[in-house]
Amino acid sequence: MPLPHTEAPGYLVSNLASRGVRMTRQRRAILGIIETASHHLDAAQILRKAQKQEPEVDRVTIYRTLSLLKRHGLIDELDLMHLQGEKHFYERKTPREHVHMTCLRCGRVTEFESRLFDGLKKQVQKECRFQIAVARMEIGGYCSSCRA
Amino acid sequence: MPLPHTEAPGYLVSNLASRGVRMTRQRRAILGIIETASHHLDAAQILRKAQKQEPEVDRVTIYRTLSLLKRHGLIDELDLMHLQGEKHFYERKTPREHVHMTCLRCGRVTEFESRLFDGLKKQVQKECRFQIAVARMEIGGYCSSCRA
DNA sequence: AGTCACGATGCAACCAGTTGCAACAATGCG
DNA sequence: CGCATTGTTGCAACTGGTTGCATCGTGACT
Repeated sequence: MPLPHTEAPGYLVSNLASRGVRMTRQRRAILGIIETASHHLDAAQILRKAQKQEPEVDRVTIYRTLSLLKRHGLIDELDLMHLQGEKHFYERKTPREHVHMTCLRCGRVTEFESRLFDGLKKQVQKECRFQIAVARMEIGGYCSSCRA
Repeated sequence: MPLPHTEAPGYLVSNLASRGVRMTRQRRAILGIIETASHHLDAAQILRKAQKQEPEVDRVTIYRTLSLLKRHGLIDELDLMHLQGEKHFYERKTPREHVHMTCLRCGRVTEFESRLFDGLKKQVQKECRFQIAVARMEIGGYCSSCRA
């Protein structure tokens, strides 16, 4: 499922720069890759792509950059129900958070926006007096084409 | 937050045995620990407790038993927003699934049941024609005592 | 009780992600 | 423009979790 290209190219770079974050060759490469990604990427894929531009990049730098983006709320980290080992997937934060459904048979990932999801978050904020920073809802099961 | 002791002792053992799963010394020890746990445990804690009963148990056996329980839908695996590294926590499956909120400051974990959560799952099943096996909603943020 | 098939175990080696630390380089200032 | 500050990088070593494989032991059948 391709992600929509809602932001101008360079958005992550300029957003971070405007917050006083230093721009290095490595970061520029990594941010560009995440920005122009057409689907969910894992850390190893980002590393491989980044090394095509900057062969010296270390995987540690990938993880540190991803963690920087998480801290600034610019990407979301997904487990996708640990379908493939323990690795994580990353996507640019979209204006509306959505549910991720992973098919346990074919591995396809579907996204779903719902007013109930938004409502549930509001309810937690209000009834539990809990200030939400990140909310993640992930579902594992069987998609319509894989059901018996 | 203590978990309620809703099931008779030996429930996991007899449940699995009735499905034709072999019972070994190691499994009996691990299942007993999970059953009588008064809070969310991680794999390392389960290993340490199990080795008090059966000193020869290997961590691999812990992970394989946890994965067995997941496959049979008898426990839920939680990330708790990766608050502490990459480790996971485990809890017996309760009749009603609930949301887990983790405070990013004090680390406290709160559980919350909501009709909106149940409704959201129903909506996914119906509108996305997606048959749910596991649903996990985790929230990271700041609890009422930790908010500015 | 004795035998046997096959599932479960432990070990070693591996994958994903994190941390401590010394060397390095992006920015701000003169 | 050159320099100092301080954040960033790469390396090595580590933690948490998984996999392949030879050995072991459960539970079924006699």
